[in-house]
Amino acid sequence: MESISNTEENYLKAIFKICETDDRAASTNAIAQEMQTSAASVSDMLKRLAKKQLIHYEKWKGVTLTDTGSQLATNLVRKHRLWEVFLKEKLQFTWDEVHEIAEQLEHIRSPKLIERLDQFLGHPKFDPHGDPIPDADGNFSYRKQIPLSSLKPGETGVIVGVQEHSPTFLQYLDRMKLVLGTRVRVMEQFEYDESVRLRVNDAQEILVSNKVSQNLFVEKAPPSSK
Amino acid sequence: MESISNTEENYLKAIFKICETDDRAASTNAIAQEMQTSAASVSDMLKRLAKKQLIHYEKWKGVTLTDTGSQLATNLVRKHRLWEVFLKEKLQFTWDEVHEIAEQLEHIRSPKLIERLDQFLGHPKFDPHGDPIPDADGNFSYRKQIPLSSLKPGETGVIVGVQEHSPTFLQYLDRMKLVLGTRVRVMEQFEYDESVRLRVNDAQEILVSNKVSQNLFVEKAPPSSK
DNA sequence: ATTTATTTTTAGATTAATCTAAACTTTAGT
DNA sequence: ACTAAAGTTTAGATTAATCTAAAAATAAAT
Ligand SMILES: [Mn+2]
Ligand SMILES: [Mn+2]
Ligand SMILES: [Mn+2]
Ligand SMILES: [Mn+2]
Repeated sequence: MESISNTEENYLKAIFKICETDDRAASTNAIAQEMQTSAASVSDMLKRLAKKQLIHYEKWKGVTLTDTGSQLATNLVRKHRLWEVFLKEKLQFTWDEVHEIAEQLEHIRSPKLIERLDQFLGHPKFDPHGDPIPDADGNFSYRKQIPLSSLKPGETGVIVGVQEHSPTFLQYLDRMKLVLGTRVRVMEQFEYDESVRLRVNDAQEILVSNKVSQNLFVEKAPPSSK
Repeated sequence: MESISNTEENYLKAIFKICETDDRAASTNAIAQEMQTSAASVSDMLKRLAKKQLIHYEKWKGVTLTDTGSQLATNLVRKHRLWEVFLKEKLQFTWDEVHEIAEQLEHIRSPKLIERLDQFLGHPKFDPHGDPIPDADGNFSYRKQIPLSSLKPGETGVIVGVQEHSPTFLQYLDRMKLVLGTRVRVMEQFEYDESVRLRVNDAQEILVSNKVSQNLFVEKAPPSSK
């Protein structure tokens, strides 16, 4: 049983992410972009991952994860997101700070540690960005979330996640008080630039751009009683 | 400003440990043994550490840490021991389990993380093995500890640390209820094999070998009032 | 159907970290 | 003082991971 390096783990995670969002084989270029490296380096690594039976790889065809590869990637996602919860809930980090540190913590190898951490955190189902945390068997919780941009005027939703994870976006959301759990009602939609006027938590109103409303996920809610 | 690899960090820690206990330049062989590697590998690495100005190195002479090297090593010790406290106090790991995981966690790079962790743990001064945790400035708490084997019959001490850190020794101590904070009075000392009979917490009596009493540190206590 | 552009792979080099075997220096024993 | 032993360094190879430049395959455009 060969052991797997941090770098290999990062490649698996990248492939997992690409296949998950686009739902097809990951191309060399896509992986190179995700990993911030050259296509040549990716080609090299793909050979190694294929030899270890972690990916299905045929030259010129792109790659998908094998079952073992997929399990490893899912476990990495689990670790990453649990650490993010830890950093936010126990160490008072903000949601724009946690990702970078979790990128390191996710590589700590100790199954017992991660199960204890999960228990310590109360078996959270979602991370600070609203992303689902797979359980020990690799099962994700699903949720019927839609982009805020798809709500029609008069409709209400609760913010449950973000599409984009950049610190600048998350900091913007903090400033606007558009955090997870916030209730937003679409008051008006401007055709011109597709910006929307929102009522936040049945209180103040703000205007957000289309870019913002496309990157926020909400769970549709029945109209507020008031 | 060159960055430092995990491997380099481990070498610094090894050198720190050797210089600390023996209080003289660390020899290539000593480092090789501590790092579980060959003397040749150590020689290679010493050149690199010297080039980075982390050690004072002259061929055939052995090495000592420079100020920056020493600072880095101390910070590693700080991180290692804080993580050990976390694992024991928050995640209910036993003191024989924490070291191995802390060996990984100590390499996480985030000054903010470690300060938050320190705060979360209530600024502990000692780790689960009774070893002092340096503060953010690198200052250690000292304590007048002596080996249990140096107590004379009739004298009493409180267990505050261990000399040896092997899981088997720590598990033995758990079994014997000789954990940190335990009060032990030397009842009788056998000249033949230098084993001692102890009264534990003013209650039951047990016999421990010389090897055990040499590897346990106690703080001398005034005789119990009873 | 050719040509052009894009994508992917190979070739050849580089760096960190390691190894074994051989050479060299220092220390210890007679 | 000389020789043997122990300790340390160099020489030469290897492996993971990366890079740039060049070649090859695929896709797109005329
Ligand atoms: Mn993240
Ligand atoms: Mn996240
Ligand atoms: Mn330890
Ligand atoms: Mn310790």
